[in-house]
Amino acid sequence: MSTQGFNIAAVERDTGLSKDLLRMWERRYGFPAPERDQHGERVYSVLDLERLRRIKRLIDKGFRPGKILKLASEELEQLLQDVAPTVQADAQMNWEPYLEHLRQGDLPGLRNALQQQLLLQGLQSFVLDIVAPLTVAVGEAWMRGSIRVHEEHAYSEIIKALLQQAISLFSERGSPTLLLTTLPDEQHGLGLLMAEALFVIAGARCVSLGTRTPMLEIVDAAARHHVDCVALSFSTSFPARQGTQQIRELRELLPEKVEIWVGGGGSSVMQLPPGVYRAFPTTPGEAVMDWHRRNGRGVAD
Amino acid sequence: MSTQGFNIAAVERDTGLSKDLLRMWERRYGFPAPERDQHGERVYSVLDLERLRRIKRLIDKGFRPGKILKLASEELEQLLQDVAPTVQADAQMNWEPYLEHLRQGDLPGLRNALQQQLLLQGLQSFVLDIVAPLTVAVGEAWMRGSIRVHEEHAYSEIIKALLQQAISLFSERGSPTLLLTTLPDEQHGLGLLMAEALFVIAGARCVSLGTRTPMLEIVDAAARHHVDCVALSFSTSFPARQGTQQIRELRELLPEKVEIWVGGGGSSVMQLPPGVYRAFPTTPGEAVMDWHRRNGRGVAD
DNA sequence: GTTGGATATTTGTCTAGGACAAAGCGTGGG
DNA sequence: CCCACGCTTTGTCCTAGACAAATATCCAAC
Repeated sequence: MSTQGFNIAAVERDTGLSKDLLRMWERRYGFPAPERDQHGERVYSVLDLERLRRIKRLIDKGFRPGKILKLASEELEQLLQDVAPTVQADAQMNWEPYLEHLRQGDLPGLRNALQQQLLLQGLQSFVLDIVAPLTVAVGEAWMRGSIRVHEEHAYSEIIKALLQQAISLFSERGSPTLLLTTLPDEQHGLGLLMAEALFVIAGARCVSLGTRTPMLEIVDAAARHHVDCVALSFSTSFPARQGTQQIRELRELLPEKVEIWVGGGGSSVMQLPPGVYRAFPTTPGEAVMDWHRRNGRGVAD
Repeated sequence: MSTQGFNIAAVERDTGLSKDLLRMWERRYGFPAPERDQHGERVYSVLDLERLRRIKRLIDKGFRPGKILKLASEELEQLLQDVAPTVQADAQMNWEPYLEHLRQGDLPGLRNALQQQLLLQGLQSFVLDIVAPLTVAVGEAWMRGSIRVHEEHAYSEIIKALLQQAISLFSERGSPTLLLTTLPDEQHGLGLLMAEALFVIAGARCVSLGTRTPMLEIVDAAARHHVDCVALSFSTSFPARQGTQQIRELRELLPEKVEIWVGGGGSSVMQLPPGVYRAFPTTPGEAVMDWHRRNGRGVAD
């Protein structure tokens, strides 16, 4: 018992940083510098782990390892506080009441509050004006340390249930036909569900494969379901260059007439080849209309 | 374009076999023996990938690497055919009609058929007698090569939507209070949802965190929500010894009065320390009743 | 013939340090 | 002010060795 220790595999799991990278950072920057057990194997502390998570978050935001790996804890903390409050600033909404439900462990309360908002303002506005910014706010609260991982998990589950329920009430017809999924390295499904909600509202027909579909399977599924577009969701922590590369590969593999639509926080920094469009979360309705324009048909198929 | 190649990271992603292990197998058994690019880096073929997936499946079933890594393709195929039909045999149900919907890409049809069954026989029987065996059948069909990965994904999404919808109709009260999640290495959420359905039927109060919750977060969440039990789901591909080990760790970290309930195909081969119970999918109702008995209260809290 | 326990083999994961290409950054010239 | 070039940073791959835990095999005793 006493002080918990983690081996390198556990740290890879919990932080998303590969074993190779952890060892390399240790070699180059001297952090993390874990203890060793009797066999000379690395044993990381809880503190190492927490620090690594913060560092990961900052790197996702664009900082470079060379600069932040050497920082003292307080400087790191300061940086996190400085970087976080992008949502709080521009939005006139105050998300604190929702976050407070989470912190109290009052999940039914949170669920009710959200369900109420859904009914008050309708699905589209609910997704765009509540869920999307609130999800960002939750992420930033986590970054500042005011929300725990399990609370983020609980939040995610509640939103998923709400959205899925709403989506299931829509017709399974419409056009264009979209295949929704994420690439194998992207395991966040919330953005996908938001996209699906916005697209069914806009009259599209959605076939969702959930997260992490291998590239060749996406291609086969696109053919099997005769889809017009493949829609991919990227979270902010998705490495931009890898995304750019994989989108290019997919573009090569898919028939030319099948469009690729990308969206989510991670998609905004990517370079898109021809035949690939940025379609959500901001402009799902327009994306559908544009498609109809490009394909010379009315909204009714 | 031409022939697709995969680097070692892609193979790790798609097969779940670590880079270390892939290199070790190559060293020891001579398979996989990928080409090398101009920098001497491994380039795996589609065939390598498919073969590795089959091998993985057989190892999950209990075969040992030394035996099957040297087999010729036909022998491997034969083994897969022999091992697969466990469900088809004992069940009097014929799952082919459902699988056929999947193969045809007729997802609305599958959804309707399942929804009908749900209404015909009720949620409990639907989960136990349809969803659970059908999920196994889908997995085995995939193993035999008669179902593709993306079809399995689509199946999973449909079931999730159905179950989530059904679950949301139940009260958020009851006893005992359960925390549902999976360990960080288990990413299959279907079993979890089945468990949640069975437990809400049995009158329990469920707090679900979705998949892949870090150990320390489970502990904190258990305290925050004042849960009586932590329920963990394991798929058949979960490595048994790792599961046994991690359950033991969690048992140490949780207060003694908080029980651990485990379930899912992967849990049946695990050794359970005291304070850990096997609770689903077969006996969720009993598990709840046993708890009430152990804790000396009636069903009404 | 079967059961228990000691020994041998198999298997996965860790270690170290080296190499290199791609991305990012900065500097100088047009 | 912007672009092209070169330097630096950074991540991922490589080989090869070690070792412990899991599993299989074998032999003796009942």
